[in-house]
Amino acid sequence: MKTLSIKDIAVEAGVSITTVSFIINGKARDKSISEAVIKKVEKIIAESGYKPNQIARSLRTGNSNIIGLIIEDISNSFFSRIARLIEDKAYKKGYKIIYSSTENNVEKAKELINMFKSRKVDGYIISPIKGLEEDIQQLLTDSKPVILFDRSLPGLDTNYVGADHFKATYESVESFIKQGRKKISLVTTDIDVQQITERLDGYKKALVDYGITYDENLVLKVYFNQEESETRAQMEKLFSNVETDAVLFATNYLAISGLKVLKQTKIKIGKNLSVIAYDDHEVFELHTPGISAVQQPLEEIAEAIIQLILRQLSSKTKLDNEQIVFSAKIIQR
Amino acid sequence: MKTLSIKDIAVEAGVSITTVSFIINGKARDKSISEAVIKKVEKIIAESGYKPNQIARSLRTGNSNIIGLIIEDISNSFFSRIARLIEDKAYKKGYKIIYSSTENNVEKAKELINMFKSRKVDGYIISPIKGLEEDIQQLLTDSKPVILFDRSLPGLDTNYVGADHFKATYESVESFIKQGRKKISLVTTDIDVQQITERLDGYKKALVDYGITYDENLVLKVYFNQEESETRAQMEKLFSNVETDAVLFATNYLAISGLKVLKQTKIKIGKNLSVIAYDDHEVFELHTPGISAVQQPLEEIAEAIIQLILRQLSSKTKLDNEQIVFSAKIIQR
DNA sequence: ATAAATAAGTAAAACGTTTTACTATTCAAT
DNA sequence: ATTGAATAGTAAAACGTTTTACTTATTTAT
Repeated sequence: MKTLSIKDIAVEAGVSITTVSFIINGKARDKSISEAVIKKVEKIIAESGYKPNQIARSLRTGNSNIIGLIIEDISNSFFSRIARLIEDKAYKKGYKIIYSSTENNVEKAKELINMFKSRKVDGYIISPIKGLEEDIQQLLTDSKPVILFDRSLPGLDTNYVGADHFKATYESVESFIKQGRKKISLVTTDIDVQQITERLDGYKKALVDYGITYDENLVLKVYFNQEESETRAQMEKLFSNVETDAVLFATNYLAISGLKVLKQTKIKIGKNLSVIAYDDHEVFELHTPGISAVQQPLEEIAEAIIQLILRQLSSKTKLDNEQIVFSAKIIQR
Repeated sequence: MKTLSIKDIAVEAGVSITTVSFIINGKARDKSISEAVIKKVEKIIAESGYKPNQIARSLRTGNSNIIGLIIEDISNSFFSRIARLIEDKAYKKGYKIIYSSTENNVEKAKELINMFKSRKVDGYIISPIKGLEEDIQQLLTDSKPVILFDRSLPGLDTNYVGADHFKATYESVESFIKQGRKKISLVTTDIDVQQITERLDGYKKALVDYGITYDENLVLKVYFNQEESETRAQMEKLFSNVETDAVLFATNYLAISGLKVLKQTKIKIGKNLSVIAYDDHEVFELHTPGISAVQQPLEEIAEAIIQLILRQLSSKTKLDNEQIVFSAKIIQR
């Protein structure tokens, strides 16, 4: 069965293609098409199950009703939850999402942007990585709506939605100190994005403010692409060698690895070692003992992203960029 | 800056559009274009950064190099992991994925299929729900490649990749019985797909085979869209009222809710109550005590899906449908 | 009775490709 | 010298829409 085209409908109704198009797009009344014709054509469309070819539509109009979502890794629950929320909200406005994971690989990310470009997506929601500055700038120059989230890139004037990571780690360290902890460790990644450096800065600043000297040996920077076994080995060393009495994990997957390591040792979380994880996860809630975590307001972040992008999509003029930063909350467990 | 078209390249190179198109598509040698022209054009393309408009390409060729992935919920870790694996493998073959979540809503799922159709995706990977039979049949009639996974729909002759759920629940119950458990409960959902009914059947059959009478009161069917608080209340009742001594959860999100409930009670997992969850999750590994789980071979499932769909995509003739069923493994913890 | 305005609708160009069928030139073989 | 094939390339149609500029018939205002 050949799929129907607008022409088939036009022939069937005995009117021109133009007329059918006007009707489909709700411009019939504007263009003074009679009620009788409108009814007739609508009936034929409904009965035939005709659906406009979006590809042809895109080619002609230059837009696609698709938003491209570029994230680090869809299998990370932080991203998959955000993705779900964004998808949901976008869907209600008639937009679809195409997503892809960068795996923190600059080349892959660039390809993704290109591929989204050549598919004429209407807007971009990106959790960026270093090295993408030029490509993103190009999108901006072409005046495509772009929203960065979770991370921003210095030197790029864009819309941004994220959380106050500096404050979150600062307060985490503060809470350790108030519990009497002295040897506070940070497990973070080497990826070079503002969000991650902010976390380190907050950590350092809190130490300094409370008169504890920063000790490099207490900071573990894990490479993003390294094997989990190696990560675990490094953590094991950190937890045992030094008499660390608190550890702050800068991402949830690091915290999960860390908890696996700790499970093998005799170290008692809460007693010998206080732990705070970043980005809440069911694991932390169900763990015995419960693991405190920095919780970003996912729902609000997703809402802000979608608001911003929809606003841009529907405005003909270039709007001012906005930076929206939410406070994260420490869930004490 | 207007985006470049093939015409711009043609003009710049002083050749026809046709020639440029042949070169882009690697048909130049076939079509006897001289090396000199090929080199020249390729150079111009590289320098200008021209990228073909995929929309126009799709319109002309009728395919998109996009595979549509329809799942229940991207924020469920089972699906997000599968999605990630599929995305990865598809990407390597030059295919992109568009995904969307159905939330087990038939209407939404139908709309998604339509939207994928009108975007001319080349193939469909679907974790289906009851009520989609006709729409999927239509895709098959239009001879589009379709792979169902995780669940199949009775009466539909398609490719399918999944796990042997009957066996998995059978063995789970068996393992409970061998531990001396008698009052074995099943917490499952009401969604009416084969994969879920199979799980129930395996549970029943094992009971019967071991001479335990099936007791309806021990089976809790949770509605997919109900509030988590209600689910928890129902579970609480189940765990306390009856002297249940084992519980098998038919999905990971149900198990997670269940563990949250159990955490509030004095019931000791492993002592008063044996637990097995379905679809492994970090929570189960890290839980104290560890929670046994039925683990589907995600990597193999994803690989099989992608193999099947790529094979269909590259074959001109209609291939025989295949049903690939993997054994799931019970991870004892 | 006529000009102007409105109603009802359409023809055709355009979006950016791919592909078919064609032309023109050169070369090799008889 | 002529034919047939190979070489090198191109013109134009087609994919399915949207949209601009137009036509024709009817109504309204004078």
